[in-house]
Amino acid sequence: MPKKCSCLVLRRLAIYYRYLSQLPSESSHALSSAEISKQLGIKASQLRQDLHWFGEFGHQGYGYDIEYLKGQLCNILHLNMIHPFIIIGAGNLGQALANYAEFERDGFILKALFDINPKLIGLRIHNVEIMDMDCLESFASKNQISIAAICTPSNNAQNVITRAVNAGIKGIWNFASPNVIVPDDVIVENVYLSESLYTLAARLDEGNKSAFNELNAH
Amino acid sequence: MPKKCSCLVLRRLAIYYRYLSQLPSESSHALSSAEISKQLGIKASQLRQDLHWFGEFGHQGYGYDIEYLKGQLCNILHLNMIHPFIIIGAGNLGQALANYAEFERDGFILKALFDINPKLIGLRIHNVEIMDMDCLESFASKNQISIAAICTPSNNAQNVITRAVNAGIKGIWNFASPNVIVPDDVIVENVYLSESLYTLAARLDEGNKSAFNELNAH
DNA sequence: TAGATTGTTAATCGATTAACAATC
DNA sequence: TAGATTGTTAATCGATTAACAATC
Repeated sequence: MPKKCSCLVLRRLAIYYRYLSQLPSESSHALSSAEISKQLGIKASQLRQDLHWFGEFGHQGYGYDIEYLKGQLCNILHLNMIHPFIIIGAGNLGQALANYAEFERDGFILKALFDINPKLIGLRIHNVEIMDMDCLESFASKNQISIAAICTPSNNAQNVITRAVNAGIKGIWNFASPNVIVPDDVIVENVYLSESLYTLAARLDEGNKSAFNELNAH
Repeated sequence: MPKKCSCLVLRRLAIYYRYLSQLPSESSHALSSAEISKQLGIKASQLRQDLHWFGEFGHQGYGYDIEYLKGQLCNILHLNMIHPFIIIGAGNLGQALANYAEFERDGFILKALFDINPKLIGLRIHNVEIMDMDCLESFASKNQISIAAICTPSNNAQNVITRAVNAGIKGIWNFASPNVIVPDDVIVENVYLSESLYTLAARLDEGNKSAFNELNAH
């Protein structure tokens, strides 16, 4: 067994956390691994194995106290603190992400967007300013930014990521391009948005009548 | 070896496809598995193994013809056809997705958004109309919609997905909630957007000075 | 031909699942 | 106590990597 758990485990812990957070408050105080895992479509032993990486959070014969487990997962996922973040690239995707306010609830506070396009600089999205890329380094270090979401075209990604890292950013939420190069102490989390949609299309039944039009006919 | 390749393989095929699509046209005609995989940060044997699920696309001693491989991946991923799709739930996330025009290039054409909020119905996002949820079934079957992106609150997800499936939709791009129940011939592709961000935060170094503020202090 | 690189099998590695003793 | 359910080990399963014969 390696020292560090895999990203797969962390992602499931995040799924457990979200599930527990969304339970109606009038529900019971405790749940068994069998009950939780059934709701999430996984195996109970996997849930217990995942938690086992970080300690013991349940009681034999009883299950898991919901509030306690939620608090522990919150700690494990570092959601008990503010994460100021910025978005680099204020095109469609960057603006879309800025408008998706959901993250604020969990302490991810958007401080600024950055772009090189003079037509965008100065505009406000979701009440956050789009700033000139030239200001990236000074802004990031002054405001102790920990995370940058990368929403530039893929051929710019490595360049802006290097700049962000030099300005002290330790977490890259990367929507732009796979396989960027960063120092060992910087974490890159890739989001494969179009690839996810491609995968869905690929898995659709070939006989599916709704997708028979040739692209050329468009 | 199972009959069907895993979703992990399909996702990597999508990554290869995007990589090849983005190559400048003045680059060479052929690439070896070693060259491609180095750019993408994977092992060459994995690239060859992934392709091996679907056939033989290279030539010994020569490598892969870029245009040919791109075309074959396009077929495998079903990107050689139009996929009309809708977005269910026109809140922040649904609107954000509608504004993210990138998919159109690959044949994913947004035909409508749906919501129950009377204030949203009739508005146009990215020049596509937000329609009343009551029209979902008739619109979806009349327009041969194959894919629905689910952007409702998670407690509505199962309900709208059941309705979408009854209207003939075969692919669910699910941003709302894990573990929804669908018939065997319907494909669900989950996108874990907040979970991805949680995972990034969890992996950030504990000593990271940029994230030391208590959430309570906010 | 000699060098390069594939297709493909076999070996390794890691993740998931099953099982059950411990114990509430 | 008896029943329930955890924590944890061991077994299984699947995915990744290495190796190399085939061959361009």
